[in-house]
Amino acid sequence: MTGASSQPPDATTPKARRRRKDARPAELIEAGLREFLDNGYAAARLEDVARRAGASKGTIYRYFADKQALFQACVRSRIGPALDDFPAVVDSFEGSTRALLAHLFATMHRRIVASDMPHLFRIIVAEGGRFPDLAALYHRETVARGAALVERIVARGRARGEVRAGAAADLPIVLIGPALLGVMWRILFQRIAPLDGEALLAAHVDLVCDGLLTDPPQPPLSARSSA
Amino acid sequence: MTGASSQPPDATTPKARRRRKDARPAELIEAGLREFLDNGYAAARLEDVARRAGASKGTIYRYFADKQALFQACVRSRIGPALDDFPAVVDSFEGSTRALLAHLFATMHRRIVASDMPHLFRIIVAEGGRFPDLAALYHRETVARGAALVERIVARGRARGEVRAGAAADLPIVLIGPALLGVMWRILFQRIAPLDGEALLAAHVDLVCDGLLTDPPQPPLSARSSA
DNA sequence: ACAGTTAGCGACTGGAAAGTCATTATCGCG
DNA sequence: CGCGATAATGACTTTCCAGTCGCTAACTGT
Repeated sequence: MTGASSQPPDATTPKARRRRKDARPAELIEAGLREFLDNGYAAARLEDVARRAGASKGTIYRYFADKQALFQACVRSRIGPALDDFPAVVDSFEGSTRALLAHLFATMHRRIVASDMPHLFRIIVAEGGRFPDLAALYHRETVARGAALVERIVARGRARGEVRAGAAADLPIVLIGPALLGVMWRILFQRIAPLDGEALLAAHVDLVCDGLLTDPPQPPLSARSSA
Repeated sequence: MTGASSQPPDATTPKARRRRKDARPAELIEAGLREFLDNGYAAARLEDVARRAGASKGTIYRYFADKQALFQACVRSRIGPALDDFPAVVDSFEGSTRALLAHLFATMHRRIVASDMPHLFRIIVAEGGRFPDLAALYHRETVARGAALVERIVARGRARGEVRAGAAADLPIVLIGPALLGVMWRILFQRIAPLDGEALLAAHVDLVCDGLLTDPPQPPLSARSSA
C-alpha cells in the first residue's frame, strides 16, 4: 500500500460521486420501470433498480418513501392518454365514419398495440389487485377516454345516418375488443404463435365496419308482407 | 392434568392427525389455487396454503418439490378446454351462422366471461413471463381450440354462402375480441365502472354479425357503371 | 476559502418466508 | 398385537431483501 493507492479524481473515473438532485428521480423511475416490467412488483429488487440507475439503494429512499411509492411513480409516469389528440381529429374530420374508424384503429394499433404499452398493461393487470389506485387511474386516464372517443365517433356516425341502430351502437366500447386482443396476444402468445399486426388491424376495421355476414340484419317481420 | 387430558380420537376432533396420501394433493392444489389467485405467486405464503388445506408446511414438500411446482400444478389443474363439446355442436347445427354465432358467444360468456376463469386468466397474464410453460399450455389447451372453433364456424358459414369475404373472415380470431374485453373488464374495472354482461353479449353478437355501419361494404368500383 | 447543508453511499438490521429435518403419529401387515 | 414403513409435523436453518443510519463527499452561499 504505497503512494499510488489513492486514485486521483480524473474525468475518466466513472465511480465519481455526483450530486444530481433533479436528474435522479427520472433516472430512478426509468430504471425502476424496467425492473418492475421484467420481474413484477414483488420480485423486483431495489438494489437492482439502484444499480441500473447508477445509484445506490439508499439514494432511492431520498426520493421515494418506500418500494410501493417508487412502483406507483413508475407506473403513473407511463399512464396517460395515448390518443390525446384524437377528439380534435374526430371533430374536424370530413370523411365517412368508415374512414374515421379506419384511421382511429390504425392509430390505436400503431400507438398502443404495437408500442410497448402492452408491457405496462401486463403489470397493471398483474398488480391491479394489490394497487387498485393504479387500475382506477389507468381507467380514468386511458380507458375512459378511449371509450368516450368511440362513443363520440358513433354519435357522429349516427347523426350522419351511417351507423346502424343496434346493440353494438349502444355499447360502443365493444368496438375496441379486437385491439385488446392484439394487446393480450402480444403479451402472452406472440412467441408461441405470432399474430400479424397488419392483418389484425385489417380484420379489426373490416369486422367493426361491416360485420361477418352477408345477409341483412334480421329483416323486420312487419316489412315482409308477402314473400 | 388428569384422565380427560388425552383426547380420544373421535370423529368430531378436527385436530386429529391423519394420513391421507391420496386426498392431500388435491386439497393442497385447491388451497394453493385460492391463495395464488388472492395474492399472486410471489406474495402467496406456503404456510397459509398449508393452513387452508388443514395441513402443515412440511406436508406440502412431501407432494411438491417446491413452491414453483405447487404453483404450476395449481394453474394446470384449472387450464382446460372450456368449450370442449362445441365442435360437435357446430357439426350438427342446423340453423344459420347467425344463430350459431349467437349460441357460441352466449355459451362463451356464460362459461368463461361470467365464470371465475378471468381470475385464472389474470394470474396467467401476471406470471406468464416467469412461467412461459403455463402460457404455452393455456394457448394449446384453451386458446388454440377456441381459435379452431371460430375458424370452423367461419368455414361452415362460407360454405353456406352466409359469410362475406373479407379481412375479418381471413382472421377469425378477431371475432372473440369483445369477449376478451369482457374478461379484462371484469378483472380490472368491474368495481369502478360496471359493465353489464348481458348488454356486452348482445353487443358482441350484433357487432360480429352485422358490423356497425349501414352502408354496404365498399361498393365495387367496376359495378358502378354510371351514378 | 470556509462553514454549513445535504445528496449519496453501503454496511447493517430486522423480519419474513422458503425450504429442511429430526421426531412423532398413524397405518398396513404378518 | 406388535413392528416396520412412511405420512405428518413444526421448530429450525438459511436466504433474501426492504428499509435504516452514521458517515463521506459534493455543492452552496457568503
